[in-house]
Amino acid sequence: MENSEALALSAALLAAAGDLTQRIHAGVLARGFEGLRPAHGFAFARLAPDGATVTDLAAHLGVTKQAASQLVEELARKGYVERRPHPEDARARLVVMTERGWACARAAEEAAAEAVRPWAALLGEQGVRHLRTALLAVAPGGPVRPTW
Amino acid sequence: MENSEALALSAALLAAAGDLTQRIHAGVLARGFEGLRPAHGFAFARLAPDGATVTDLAAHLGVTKQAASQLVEELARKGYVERRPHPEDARARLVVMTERGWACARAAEEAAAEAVRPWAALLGEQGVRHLRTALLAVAPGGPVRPTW
DNA sequence: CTCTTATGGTCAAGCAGCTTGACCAATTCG
DNA sequence: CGAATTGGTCAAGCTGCTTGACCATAAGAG
Repeated sequence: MENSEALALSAALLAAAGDLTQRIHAGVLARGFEGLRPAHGFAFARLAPDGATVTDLAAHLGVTKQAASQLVEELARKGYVERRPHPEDARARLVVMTERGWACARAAEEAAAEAVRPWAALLGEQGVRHLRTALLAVAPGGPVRPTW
Repeated sequence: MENSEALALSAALLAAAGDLTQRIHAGVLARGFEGLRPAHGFAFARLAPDGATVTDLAAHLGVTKQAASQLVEELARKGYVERRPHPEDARARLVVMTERGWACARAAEEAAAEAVRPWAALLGEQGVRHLRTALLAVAPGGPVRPTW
C-alpha cells in the first residue's frame, strides 16, 4: 500500500471518528443528559461492568489520576456516578454508575445506533458488519486516548 | 443492527482512531519534527493543496478564527508555514506551507503507512482496501473535529 | 511485629488551548 | 458615497489538564 493511500485511510478514519463522536454527543444531549462531554462516555465504558477505581479510570483514559478524580467528582455532582467504599481496600473508593448513569449509557447506545444507521444505506447491512469486524480486529484494547 | 452492536462499532472506531492518531503523532515526532500536536496535522491537510486563509482553516478545524490564528502563528514561528499577502484580497493573508512544512507532511504520510501496515496481517491486503473504501464512504467531507 | 516502601486518593497551583468580546482594515452591496 | 459584511488580530477569561505535595492504607522485608 502506498503512503498516500495509508494517509487517505487514516484521514477517513479520523474524520469518521470525529463525526461519530459529535453525533453521539449530540444524541445524548438531545435525550436530556446535559453537562456531559465525550470523554465522560469513555469513562462510562470503563465503569459499566462492575465499577472501577479512580486509578483504573485514569489508566483507561490515559490521563493522570488527578484528572480522573476531577472527572469523577463532576459526574458524581451531576448524579451519574456514586463513590462507594471499596470492599477489599480501605484506601480505594469504588466508583459505580447510578440509575441515571445507566440511563445515560442507554441513551448513548441509541444515539450510536442512530448515527450509524445511515451507513447501511451506503455500505449495505453486510458492509457495515464487515466494517465492524475489521475495526474490532484493528482496535487496540489499551487505553482510549480522547485527546488529539 | 442492535444498539449494542452499533455501540461496539462506535467504540472500535473511536479506539482505532485514537490509537492511530497517537501512532502517527509519535512517528512524526520520531522523524524529528517537534513541537507539533495532532491538530496541526489537520491544519496541514487543509493547507496542503494551495494554502488557505485563517478563516478557511478555522472552519475546517471547527474552531474560532482566533484559535486558528494562534495555531498559524505557532506554526509560522516554528517554520512550518508562511503568511503571504493574499493575491486577490488585501484583507486576507494566505497561509502556505514552507519546505519544512512539506517535509513534515511527508513524514506524516510515512508514519501513517507504518501505523497501518500491521493491519494487513490482521485483515489481509484485500481487507484493508475494503476498510479504506468503507471509511471513505462514511467519512464526512465537512470540518474535522479534533476535540472530543 | 515494626519499619520501609508502594499504592489509592485528594488538595493546590500553574499552564495550554480554546472561547467570548472588542476592534481595525478592506471589501461588497444598496 | 455610506452601510453592512468579511478577514484578521489583540486582550481577557475559562476549563481541563498537568506537575508537585501530601495523607491514609496496604504490602513486603527484616
